[in-house]
Amino acid sequence: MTTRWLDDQDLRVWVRMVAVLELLPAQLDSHLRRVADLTYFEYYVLAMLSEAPERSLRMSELAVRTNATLPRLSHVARRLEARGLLQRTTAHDDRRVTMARLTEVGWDKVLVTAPEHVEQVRSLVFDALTPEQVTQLGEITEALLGVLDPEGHMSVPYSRHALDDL
Amino acid sequence: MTTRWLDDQDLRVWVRMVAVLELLPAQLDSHLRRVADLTYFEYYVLAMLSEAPERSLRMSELAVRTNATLPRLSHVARRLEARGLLQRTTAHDDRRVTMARLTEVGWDKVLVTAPEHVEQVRSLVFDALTPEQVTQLGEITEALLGVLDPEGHMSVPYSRHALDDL
DNA sequence: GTGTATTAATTGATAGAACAACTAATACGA
DNA sequence: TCGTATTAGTTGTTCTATCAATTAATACAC
Repeated sequence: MTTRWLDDQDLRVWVRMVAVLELLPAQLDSHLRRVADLTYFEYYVLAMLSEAPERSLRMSELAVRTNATLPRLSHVARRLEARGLLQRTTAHDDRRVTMARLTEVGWDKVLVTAPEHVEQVRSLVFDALTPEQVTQLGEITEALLGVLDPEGHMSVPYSRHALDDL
Repeated sequence: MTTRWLDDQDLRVWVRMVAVLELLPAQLDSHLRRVADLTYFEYYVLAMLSEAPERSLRMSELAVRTNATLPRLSHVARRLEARGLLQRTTAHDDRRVTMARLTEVGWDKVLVTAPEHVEQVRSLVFDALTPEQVTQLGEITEALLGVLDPEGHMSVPYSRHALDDL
């Protein structure tokens, strides 16, 4: 098997990309833990619900949109429910289905947390880039998602409201 | 506190960026687990050592380069040592210091795994981008690291050898 | 209709990550 | 040179993630 190595330029780009993949989520996660006592994933779950009609989604759909397995989501939902941030109810028409709905407390949590999170995103990402670079980043991420997520599962709530976009 | 929201374009870019941050590491991790029985982080540790002089680094330096805390690295090093992939020895001049060194088996592991990993990186990332986009991605990641890692800790082995670049 | 297959979600067990507490060795100040 | 502070790592505990097994409800074939 002959290996196609990365050429020198690709290599330098990749080293930096790896660093970004490591550092950016870590810093967002750490910020959310500090200001909201939420993991990045927990915040993401709440944010997805907050964008959905009735602030409610069935577990399996929520799992798809957060790229989580159902077991993982189920555990997280149990903890969030214990904290009063969301509520689970069985669907009437199909009693296998569980609907997860944001409570008022959960909604307030998103309302308070989202601005701080957005500010963090802005200062870590958008403030560091020129408008051209933002455009380029949009095209690059689009191209990458063509490979990583051809079905587009993670881009469903594409930009409904401006509130809790991540 | 007045919130500066993201405008519509930034928002769409960010949604996709979030998806990439979630999916790309997950797919690289899952690939490495399958082909090498290594987590992404474990592979990264071995790769960093493989680039270092004597294939050896002190634990604290290795921690900086992998963006890990010392406790985390210590646990991982214990497991890798148990698998015979690296060896830890106390330094003579300062006996507080532990040197982690890649064993022959560990080196072979990197030699076998790196090409498969690089192929995965190529197919998930570089094959999806035009040469211009790769250049742009290089500039963008550089700008981001100016904020995320101003000290440049994670870019130390900048492109010494072409082997085990990630 | 009854039995089987499929779907939706939860539960339980094991492995990994994060944080705090601890140990051991060196540096340093009076 | 004695005591304290600092540095380098490890260990232990708790929380989260992952995978397998299980439960429960619906769909479907005969």
